[in-house]
Amino acid sequence: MKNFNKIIVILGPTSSGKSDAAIRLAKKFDGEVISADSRQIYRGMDVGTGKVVGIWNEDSKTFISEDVPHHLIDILSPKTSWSAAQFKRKTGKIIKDMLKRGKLPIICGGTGFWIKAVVDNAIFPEVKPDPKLREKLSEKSAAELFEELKKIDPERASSIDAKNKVRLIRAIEICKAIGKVPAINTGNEKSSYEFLQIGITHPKEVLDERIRIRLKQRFDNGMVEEVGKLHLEGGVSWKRLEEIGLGYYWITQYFKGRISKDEAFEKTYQSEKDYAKRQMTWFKKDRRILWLNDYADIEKEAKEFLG
RNA sequence: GGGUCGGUGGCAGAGCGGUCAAUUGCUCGCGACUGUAAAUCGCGCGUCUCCGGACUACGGGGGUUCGAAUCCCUCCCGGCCCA
Repeated sequence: MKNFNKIIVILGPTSSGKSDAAIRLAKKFDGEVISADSRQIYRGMDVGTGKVVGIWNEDSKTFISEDVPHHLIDILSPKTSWSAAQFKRKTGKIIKDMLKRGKLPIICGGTGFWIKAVVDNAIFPEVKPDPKLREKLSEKSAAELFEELKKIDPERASSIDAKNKVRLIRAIEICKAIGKVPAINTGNEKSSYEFLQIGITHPKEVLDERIRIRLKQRFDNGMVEEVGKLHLEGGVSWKRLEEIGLGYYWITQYFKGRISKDEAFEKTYQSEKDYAKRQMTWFKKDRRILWLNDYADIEKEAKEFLG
């Protein structure tokens, strides 16, 4: 129980090798993994998300890979939407429970926004998504939404990206519920945990190659068939699959007959490279992240951190 | 060999006498992000810059013109057609 408040985070762009490192650390330090991946949380999205191989354990209600429990994998139907706020809340509970059981929590994933929400104890406005309102608002143009927001909350309007409908809609949604968008929390409610954030990445050319090789394997392992199955057997709409993004988007285009399978592969490859770039743009801002790509170094740092 | 169409920035592909350093798409580079984040959105992309411009550019060379990526001649290279 000596490490009652320490948490290790393994993050990095897609195909960097996070999962393996997390599992090795978990084995070494008696830990369990908490997945911070916005797509691996869904059941049936396995090959397409590059999920580690494992099985669901009904007793513990967790996904087990190489004997290591992985939380927040396979807990939702792909039809369900989930959010950073829910992730943060749920992760908080899991961490508490894990520490009580004397396990080391290892958060592993590439969804930077979610990780930050936990590490920085982000406080999100208590306003639940309102699908009806969102649908109505999404019919308007970004310019119209911006004008509307400017009227009800000039302060938020001054800092928001005026062309980003997703942001504008959420801002208006919050305003409709509680008047105005609260200022973002500035860290005065620091998390009571101590985090070691380790980032794994590779030079661009190396990472691109890793992405390509891995994607090739995934295509060979039934990635395309998985999407078809999700739609036909799982009843997941094409629209939803497109929203999931990357390969799910492009393979859906293939099923719709708009592109060939080869094109779907190339487009997915390109999208994953772009995605990796976006992830790095996010991670680079956080100077606390310790960038290591050799497992031996990671283990060494972890050991030091845990005392 | 004859005819014909074409050679434009990393690629594709517009432009067809001035307003062209050159539309557009892609690649590439940079970035934003507080309950959709694998989503969503923005900026840049000839060189140099005291940010006003300066310089080099549309296959090579030579012309016409006040002015050419755009017209003419010629050479080189490619596609297609006829031999």
